[in-house]
Amino acid sequence: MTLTNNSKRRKELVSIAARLFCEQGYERTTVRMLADAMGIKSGSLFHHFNDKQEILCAVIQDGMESALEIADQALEGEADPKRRFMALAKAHLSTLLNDRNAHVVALYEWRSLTDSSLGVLIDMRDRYEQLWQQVIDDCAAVGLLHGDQPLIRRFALGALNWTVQWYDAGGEKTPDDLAQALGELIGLS
Amino acid sequence: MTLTNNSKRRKELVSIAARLFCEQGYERTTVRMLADAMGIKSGSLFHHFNDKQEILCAVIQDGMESALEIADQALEGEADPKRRFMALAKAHLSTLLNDRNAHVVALYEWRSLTDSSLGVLIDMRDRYEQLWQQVIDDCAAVGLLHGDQPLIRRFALGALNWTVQWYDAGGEKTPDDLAQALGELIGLS
DNA sequence: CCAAAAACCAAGCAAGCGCTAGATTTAATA
DNA sequence: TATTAAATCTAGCGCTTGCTTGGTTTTTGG
Repeated sequence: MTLTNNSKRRKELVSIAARLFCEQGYERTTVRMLADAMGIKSGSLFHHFNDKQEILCAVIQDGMESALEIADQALEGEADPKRRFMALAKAHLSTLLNDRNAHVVALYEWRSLTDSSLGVLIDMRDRYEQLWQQVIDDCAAVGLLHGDQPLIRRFALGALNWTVQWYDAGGEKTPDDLAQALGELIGLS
Repeated sequence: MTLTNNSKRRKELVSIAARLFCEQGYERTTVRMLADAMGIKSGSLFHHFNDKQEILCAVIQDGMESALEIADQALEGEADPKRRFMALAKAHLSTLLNDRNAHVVALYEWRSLTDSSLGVLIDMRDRYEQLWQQVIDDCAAVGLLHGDQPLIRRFALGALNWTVQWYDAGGEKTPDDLAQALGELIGLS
């Protein structure tokens, strides 16, 4: 048993756990359900993770890492404030809806984390929000947005995160369409 | 033991349950914790409710009922589309943040409901969303809002519901301030 | 003031929970 | 092929869970 193992097998297991946690919630998902879905016995799970809560932490961490990566990537080489906002919004919806399981878990199950796990994740969340804040501040600086800027960030992220509640991946709208619509709604089209 | 009892005592118990469910989540809250907080023994709980899940259902139902009441009340006698939108937004934030426990539970714990409980609650949610849709459609009809109208409803409700994640009741901003800010953000100030 | 109903308690059951320990199999390395 | 390490299984422990049962206290209404 190793600590914070990053093997490929572990990544697979985390992805399966994300699906179950997303579908039924962390607390309702038992280690036996997880093990079944992974094709192993429940005891074997604890070779890869020290305890159940560490699986939850891994799910959320994986989701946040990819969100940060994609956001950084989207902003790279983009200078115009309006285009930066749209790029960030598109990136956000893209991860949120493609890597949906992990993000639903991150949004809904963080209360089940212990304080020690929370520390790392809060840092990542803060970095991510700061990315957004910077982009919104830049828009405000050139007169594209008006009003309390942290509040705008919260409204925007709220609107975007809520999409996991209703978005139908089989529908006609793409994540980019949604980002476009949000831009238009707040006068940034 | 009665079915769907509506006694005053039951209302108290539901309100206490709302607090615990909000603080720690439904699944992590045991019937013993509930009973302790209510000042009774765990067995006595099942005199008022048939099972634990019925408590959750009651919490959410109470929250939705008061939300619907307050929304109806806010729209009464208001004709101007823009003013109707603002009234609805203010009403929404007012219930959401005053009756916070129940609404956090409604937003975060509905997955723990059984199908039979879900039916009633989904009806109420649909009625509530239709209220919003009508107001937004009216705004669009007079040219105050542009774009996909159901999408606007979802963005708006997402932004508003997300406030439970960060709003500080002891802060300087009132729910009405927030509604005002949202109105300005989408060009409805 | 007394009977009926409502609210509650004491005790505990059966099932399921997270997790552990030790043995065994599979895979990697030299 | 021999040695080691990683991954899995078997079996189950100790505890908590939601809930039940049968009896007691409290409240209510005529």
